[in-house]
Amino acid sequence: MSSTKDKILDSAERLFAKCGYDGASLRAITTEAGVNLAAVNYHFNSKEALLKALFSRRLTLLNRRRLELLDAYESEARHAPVPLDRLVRALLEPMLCLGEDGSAGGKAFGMLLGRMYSWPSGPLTQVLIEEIQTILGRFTKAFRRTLPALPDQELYWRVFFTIGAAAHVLAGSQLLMAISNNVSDASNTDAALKELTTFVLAGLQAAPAPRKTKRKKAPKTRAVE
Amino acid sequence: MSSTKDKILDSAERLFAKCGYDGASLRAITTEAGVNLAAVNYHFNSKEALLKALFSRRLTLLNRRRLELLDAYESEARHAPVPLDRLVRALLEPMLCLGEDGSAGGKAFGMLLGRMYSWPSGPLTQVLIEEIQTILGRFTKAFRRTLPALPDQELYWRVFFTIGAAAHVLAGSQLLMAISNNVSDASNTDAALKELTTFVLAGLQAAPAPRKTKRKKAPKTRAVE
DNA sequence: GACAAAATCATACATATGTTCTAAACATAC
DNA sequence: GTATGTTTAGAACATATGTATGATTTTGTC
Repeated sequence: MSSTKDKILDSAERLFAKCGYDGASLRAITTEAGVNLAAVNYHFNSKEALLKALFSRRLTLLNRRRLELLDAYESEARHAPVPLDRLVRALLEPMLCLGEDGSAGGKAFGMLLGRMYSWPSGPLTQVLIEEIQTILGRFTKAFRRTLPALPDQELYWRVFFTIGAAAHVLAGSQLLMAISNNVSDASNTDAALKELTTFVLAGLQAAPAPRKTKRKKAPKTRAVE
Repeated sequence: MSSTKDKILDSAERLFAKCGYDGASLRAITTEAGVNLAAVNYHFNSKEALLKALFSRRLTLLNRRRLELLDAYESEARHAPVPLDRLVRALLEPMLCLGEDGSAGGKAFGMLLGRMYSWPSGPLTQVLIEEIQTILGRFTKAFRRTLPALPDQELYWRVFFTIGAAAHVLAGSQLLMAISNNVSDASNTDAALKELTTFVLAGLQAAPAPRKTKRKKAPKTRAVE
């Protein structure tokens, strides 16, 4: 039997993921959780604090797991650079496997996380950035050792794209189903991880983009309206 | 002098992008637009219809531009497969360049589009999917010709990742700045397009993921509480 | 069992929301 | 100028929202 606090967190997770922060009312959350409305302001202090608490609960564990994997791979590699596929796995697997077995994360939280990454100015921005900072130093250092030819600037962009693609998978939009005529399914974690890994591994290893060349203009087509 | 209708559309675009659909009230929108509150329900019929109208206005042009580019590249290639970098450009450039010069899209709309891709159940899902369908047939056909060795399944995934990474750039989260200690800037369209193209070109060209192999388990680390 | 602290409950409050209604202002044609 | 259709204005409506309050129940401890 879970406590009121946890019941609220779980329901909030589900409803925030489904309806967004503003779209999920405290009444909807407490009703689904089967608790009293006032409980949310008693245990947390406000709706916003509830959201932050919810994220802290999961993000801390998520990033701890990432660092554990990185630790394991680094000691596996002795003092040599960690193979790129290991780095990518350490970064992405804990993310994509949110909601699996013992991974300490609800499936709903995965979707929520994916959505919140693209919430430019929400109350979460600070929380997300701070959490990212806790792992970023370690990871960029490792990436730099593995990809010494890649300038820092490009590395940043590529990690950014990697996280973006992963977030897109997590958000689980129906876009993939639309693209594939309903044959692929973004909720298939194993397939997603395999395909995503293949994709970003190649992307990360690409030769650095040409430097000085000015971007070729796209052909001018008839101006529209 | 722009019409009331356009003033509403412009303000709505800005505020939806900034605060989200639920977060932007009609009063905030009409106040910023300098028009009467009731105008929104007069010209559109509801808040939701306003959102849809807003998207149609831009998405139609966006996809038309994509198809124009694809046309140009196809005739450039005669009947040979279109080079991959051309395909990627036709897909991404109109997206990333929203809000530039004559591209018929507000900067705010770019951000809004990026956010809406990860909105699983919003009233827009239908609109987005339908718009995507209008270009997808042409593009997948072209991709298949250029990448004949890539199974359809994988192609779908990779296009999905590509759009996800692009959407992440558009949403313009402050994540990149955090990753790069404020040296990279996602709002630099030229840099973004160049880097993103390099990244996804490599990703799309990667050898197909191994088929039968079962995913190696990640090393078991100490279970966390 | 008595007591105090913690938790739960029903309810009230102030405000914000999308939408509707009616009258006024405006344009356009005869 | 008058009549007609369209657009804008202001106010009102019903409801939904986050939060606060005070009473009531539960829990743990002596």
